[in-house]
Amino acid sequence: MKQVITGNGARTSARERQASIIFAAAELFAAKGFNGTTTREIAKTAGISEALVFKYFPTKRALYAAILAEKVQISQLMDNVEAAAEKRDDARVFTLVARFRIHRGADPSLLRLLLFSALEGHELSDMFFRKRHRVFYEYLAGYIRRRCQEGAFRCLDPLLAAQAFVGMIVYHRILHEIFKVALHCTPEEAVAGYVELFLDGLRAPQRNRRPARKAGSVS
Amino acid sequence: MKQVITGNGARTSARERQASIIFAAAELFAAKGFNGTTTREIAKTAGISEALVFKYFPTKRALYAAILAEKVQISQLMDNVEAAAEKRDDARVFTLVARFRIHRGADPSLLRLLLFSALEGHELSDMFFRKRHRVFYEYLAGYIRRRCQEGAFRCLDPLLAAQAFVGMIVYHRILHEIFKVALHCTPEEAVAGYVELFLDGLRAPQRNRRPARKAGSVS
DNA sequence: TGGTAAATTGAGTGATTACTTACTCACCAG
DNA sequence: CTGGTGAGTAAGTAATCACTCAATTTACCA
Repeated sequence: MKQVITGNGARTSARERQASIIFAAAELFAAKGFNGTTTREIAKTAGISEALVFKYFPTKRALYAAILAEKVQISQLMDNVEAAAEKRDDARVFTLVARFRIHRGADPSLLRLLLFSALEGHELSDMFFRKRHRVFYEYLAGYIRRRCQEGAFRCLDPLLAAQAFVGMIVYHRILHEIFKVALHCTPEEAVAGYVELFLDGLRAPQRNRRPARKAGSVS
Repeated sequence: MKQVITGNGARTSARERQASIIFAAAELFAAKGFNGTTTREIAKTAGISEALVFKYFPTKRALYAAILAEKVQISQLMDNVEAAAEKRDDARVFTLVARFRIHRGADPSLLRLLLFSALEGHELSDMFFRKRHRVFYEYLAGYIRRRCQEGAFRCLDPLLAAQAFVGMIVYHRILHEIFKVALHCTPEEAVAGYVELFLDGLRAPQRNRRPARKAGSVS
């Protein structure tokens, strides 16, 4: 006989309790790091006793590992990107990727958790990074390589180019979320600016060629 | 009570000892963060007793602050950049900046220290970041703005563009130094690739450029 | 040679850490 | 009612933390 999830508020099922501990701990670890967070705080935030934390997770480190493992889940936005990639709509591909990383990957604690775990040298950090992040620029590198072969893109190292694009976007988030730098434009403007810069470069078109576009002509 | 500047140290002069403590502590703080480093470790690394650490620095936090304050010193490479900027040698300006941030700013502990202090929310983190880092892209933004007014650069938000360039470079270092991603090309190649990408963009130059590119609205 | 001041330390301090033990209580089948 | 089970906790544990202090060593000078 399986245990049914309790509807009444009398007591909490093991699964729910585990989830509430993970939720509370993730918030604290993201804010203050592994070493900066105490198990007492976690218990207090989750509204339970410290001993109960250790009932569900044998060590503090195991709890940390459980959080990282849970956060690894990769999203499904790739479908949209796929469609744009099929149509060779370069601007749309990069806009989607950038926009996702700037707002949609909106969980602000995720970036902090990722950086903390990498800095603190947690053994799950590698896996966390590989699944959650590397996917983006390896996919991008594949797309760029294809477009290079089609002659649409300049012959540049595709991995380097992908890294550069993701770098612009991630650094934007780091400035904002870690270093608390005030944004001087909306996220949409930022994304548009990065994509334009990445595709067309900073240098103005040659003088003997008539200027093709002017800023602000978007309806 | 009165502290006189000592010219005659008994064993090791106060100044030297202070410096050696800072050196040892900086290494440890960069490796494991503020909360992850114990004062006993610091003393052991510096080859002295723990009590002596507290003779020179009233608290562990004060020691940390002293390290950050010391690392703020900005370098002098700006002269080279100035010269290139005078000649409007765009490629050289960005190459110098990038190259500096990739090899020359070679102190690997600096990036870790900066990230740790920002994540852990140390009060000196802001100053540390502003003096040591922001300088670069604010200077770059000024250069880009000038070149925009001269018609050499496309009309893009200069601060955004500078941020994008520094982002590519810094992200490169973060990948390498924090996430331990293996480099697949030499630093020189990386710098050259980034600069080319930044100035000319990814899209291949077209025979007869069509002005039809207009990013469709993305949901 | 002995006085002095600074450098240096062994041996602590109370507080806090991650983690454990022994226990209570709610619930349910028989 | 009774006894088993699992949720939950108060009150610990030993270890470690940042930090202190009385005492000792050393360099220098009168």
